[in-house]
Amino acid sequence: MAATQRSRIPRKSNGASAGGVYETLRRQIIGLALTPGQSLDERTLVNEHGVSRTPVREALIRLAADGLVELTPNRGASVSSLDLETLRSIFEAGDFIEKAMVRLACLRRTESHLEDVRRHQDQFERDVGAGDIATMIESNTRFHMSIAVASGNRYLEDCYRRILADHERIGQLWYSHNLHADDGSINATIIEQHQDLLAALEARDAQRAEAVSMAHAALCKDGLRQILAEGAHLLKNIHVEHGTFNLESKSA
Amino acid sequence: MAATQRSRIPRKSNGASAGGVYETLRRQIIGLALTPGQSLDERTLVNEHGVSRTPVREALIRLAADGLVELTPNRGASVSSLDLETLRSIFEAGDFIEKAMVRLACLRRTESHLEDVRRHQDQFERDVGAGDIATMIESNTRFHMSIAVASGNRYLEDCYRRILADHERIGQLWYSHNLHADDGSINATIIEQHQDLLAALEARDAQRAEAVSMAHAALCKDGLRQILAEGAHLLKNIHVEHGTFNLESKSA
DNA sequence: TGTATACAAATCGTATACATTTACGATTCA
DNA sequence: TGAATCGTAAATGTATACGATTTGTATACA
Repeated sequence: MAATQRSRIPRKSNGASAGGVYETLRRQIIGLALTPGQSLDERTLVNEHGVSRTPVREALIRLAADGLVELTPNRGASVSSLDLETLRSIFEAGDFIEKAMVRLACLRRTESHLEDVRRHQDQFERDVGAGDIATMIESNTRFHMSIAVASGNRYLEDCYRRILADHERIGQLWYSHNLHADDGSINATIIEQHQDLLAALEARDAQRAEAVSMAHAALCKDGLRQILAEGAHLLKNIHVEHGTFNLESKSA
Repeated sequence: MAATQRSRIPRKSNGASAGGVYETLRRQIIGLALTPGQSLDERTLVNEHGVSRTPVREALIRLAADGLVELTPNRGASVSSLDLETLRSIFEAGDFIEKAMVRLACLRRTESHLEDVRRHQDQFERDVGAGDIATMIESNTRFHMSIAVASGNRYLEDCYRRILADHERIGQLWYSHNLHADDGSINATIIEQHQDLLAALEARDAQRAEAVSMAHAALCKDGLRQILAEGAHLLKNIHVEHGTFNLESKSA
């Protein structure tokens, strides 16, 4: 039924189509519902989202700018692959940018900023308690973004947003495998580190904030290293040439 | 003549329209041919570039992602304004990213990278000799981008590209005013700093590379401060609320 | 005379039709 | 039988038509 409604035009409010497709695709890519490397042809997306090609193309262009999609001229789009080179770049750049960011946040944070950070941390702790992975990852991102905002540098904020997008993909991957195996101590550590970071921000202690951030990043790197050590069976959606993956880390 | 060729369809090779509009607009924005804040309505762009709205919109979306254009829903596009907040953010973030970049470049640069950097430096010196401002600024950007490539981190490379875009706008502004007043000593200093940076890369001396980069950035900040001190008569295309513009700098 | 409302023009967002390029398979010739 | 070439189909890039939103102006009313 409802097979050939070709003539019917489903009117939607202006701007909802493009934004909707963008948000949906972004969430699917970040949540690994769309696997890295997977091709995204416009025809399929048009059918799935029930909109025309124009907003689909707009969404793809924006996602390409975010680094989440790769566009090849005359040959369509595909979800950007998480190759080792990219992972190394992301973690490496992330370290530098995060250090800069928390230092600035210590200098510039207002009480209002701190309230936001606290609120997001509370939400994160609740979501960890609830146990839904996707929600946890989202609220973790929001916590870190609230610190980025406190840094008072829109440019670093944009850079960091992109880093977090890839961190979400990695986190999703890690949790989806280790949920059963882990006793929750990792989550406890993460919450503790977040609290430390918040305390450093409150005290305007830049040095401590940096140190906590780097420990936090190290934990994330360890998670990734663990995934890589497990081998290919859960990396089917990440293109890895096993070999030289060298993430320096301060923990473990 | 050739006034009403409405029926003629000027076939262009695929993908040339969108890319062409993007490149042209990008160059015009960076070169300050389009002044910050200026509105960009699609109708005008369509007429000027002789293409349809689709590639124009695509170009605008990409430029918005680059931070060169601001899109307001249902209210069109405009060249992003160079307000003080943005300038501060750019210089601040630029310092952090440039430090990270040159340090990595010292670690990873190959002979091939060094050749590229040398070649761009030679070109830059020739262009300074020739005296065409737009060309000078372009080759200066290429010099710095070749170092970004040598850092071996595509992510930092992307961040840095965006910073350089705004540096080009500032440089354009500075040169267009100070060409007559300056005796060329600034250019000599810039060339010298470039050579120092290259030498540091060759020696893999990260500390020195960092120091030179910061001196280089300080020079740029001084240039901007000089513009700001001059007052509004040459800042007609930059939206500045005179007041708190605090760029810390090591030189001068 | 000032303000509010309604209408009109302009502009943006979306859908669709057309042009061009690429990919794949069938046919042909060696 | 294999390889090369051409034709057809599918997918991308571009142009245009249509619908929705915003803005400016004119008019009515207090």
